[in-house]
Amino acid sequence: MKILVVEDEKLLADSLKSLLEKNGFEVEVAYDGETGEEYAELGVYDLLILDVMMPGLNGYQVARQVRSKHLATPILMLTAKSGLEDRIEGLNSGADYYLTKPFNSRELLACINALLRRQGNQVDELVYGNTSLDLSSGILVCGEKSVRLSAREFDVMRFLLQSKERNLSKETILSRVWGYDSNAVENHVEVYVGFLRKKLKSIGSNVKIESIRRLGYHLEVDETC
Amino acid sequence: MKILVVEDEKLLADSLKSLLEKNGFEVEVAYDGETGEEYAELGVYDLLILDVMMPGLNGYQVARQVRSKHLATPILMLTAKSGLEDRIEGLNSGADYYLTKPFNSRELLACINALLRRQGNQVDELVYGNTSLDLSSGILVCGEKSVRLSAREFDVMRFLLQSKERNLSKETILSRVWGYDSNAVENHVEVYVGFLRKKLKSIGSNVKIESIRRLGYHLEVDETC
DNA sequence: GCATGAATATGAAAATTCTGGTGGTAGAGG
DNA sequence: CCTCTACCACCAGAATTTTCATATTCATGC
Repeated sequence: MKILVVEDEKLLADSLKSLLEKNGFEVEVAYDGETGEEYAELGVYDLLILDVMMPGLNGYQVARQVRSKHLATPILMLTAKSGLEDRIEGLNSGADYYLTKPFNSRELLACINALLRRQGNQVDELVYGNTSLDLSSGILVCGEKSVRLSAREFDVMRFLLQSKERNLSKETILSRVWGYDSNAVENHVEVYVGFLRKKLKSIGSNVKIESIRRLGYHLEVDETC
Repeated sequence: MKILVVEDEKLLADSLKSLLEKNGFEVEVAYDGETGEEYAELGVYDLLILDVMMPGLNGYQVARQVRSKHLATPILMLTAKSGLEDRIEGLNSGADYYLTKPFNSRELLACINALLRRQGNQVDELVYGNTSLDLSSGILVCGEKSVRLSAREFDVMRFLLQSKERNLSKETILSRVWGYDSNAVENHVEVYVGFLRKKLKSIGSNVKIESIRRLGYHLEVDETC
């Protein structure tokens, strides 16, 4: 899941970036509206987060430009609790959601999940290498063989599959799978990676969970297999 | 948690009521703005859900009235994807959140949870009879004695304590504790009620979990104890 | 009152998840 | 090259949760 943050206040932008990355999103930041628009129009993002108040092109104008290019990317608008005019303009700009500053991270994450879900990014199986994960039954399939995953194993595997080769830190996996307010520890991830490796091997999958010291885990197809 | 739904379309109103009740809220419905305002001003609700489009007093007007009485009850406004004027009016009416129809139940429940949480309905212990549940540690205390609850036991106990003597069906408990999209079965509730009864007895609590055949469970103080 | 069936309670095993510990390994710094 | 340390893999046991089977209770009609 790729998110573009367009925000000129560097401090906020960077803390958003780190919060979102901690929650397993891939994040890019543009520090002004013009750059933001340019990036956004690449059409590679799953969500845009736009600050309204920016020098030059403001959030509404960016949103309008993006919509005029017929991009349906969901837009989350960050507004200050401000005057009416600002907000009137927003109503027609094509934003999907408004979050009034200050907001806390729970609210933001809830919004993002709602928007991404509403977007209907619905698939029923994730495929990688010679292996696929059936999202309705939680069964991992490779050729003739298959194995059922437990709930937790499923969540971890799904998250890895959604991120393909992109590296995920243990902290990221913890916050997305166990929840950002749980008190699970990194060893949980290590243990479940162990479970998954065993199950992947048991069905002869060529998918490997690689670990990169200090950086986390990611998937890889093992060609020698 | 008491919710007031103000909605003139009877069909929608009733389906909201049933959805919310299934999720453990106590729900009252007013079928027009005037009645809605009257109810709302009782100040007994934890959340108001107002439809914008209603004959007579519309949602915005109700919201404004309620706010003018200095009631801080969070307001969730249901809007149709409609014209600008409607929404401009809403901006100042004091609503906390807008949900555009059609919405699905996940969205609605997510909103509600966010609003209730934001409201900071934070307490750190729930007390009933001679017994209290420490919400930070999950320890159930009665006099000198205490016992730690597991995560699941804690969730069930908290939900029961929040509802006091009000009866909760097994389905309700399932949807609130296990999640409305889990596939847990009613026996889970029975098993956990069993666990909790044992723990309550072990600390000499006078709190009883009564079961009412076909209707569910609720708490009661056992005076003979 | 008694038989019946549905609902609830309970016990015990199975499955899953969590916990803490041990040992191995890669990489940094000497 | 060696040591040291942080990090990772793995194991075994504990705790929790789920599952299933069986027992008990209760309302109801007969």
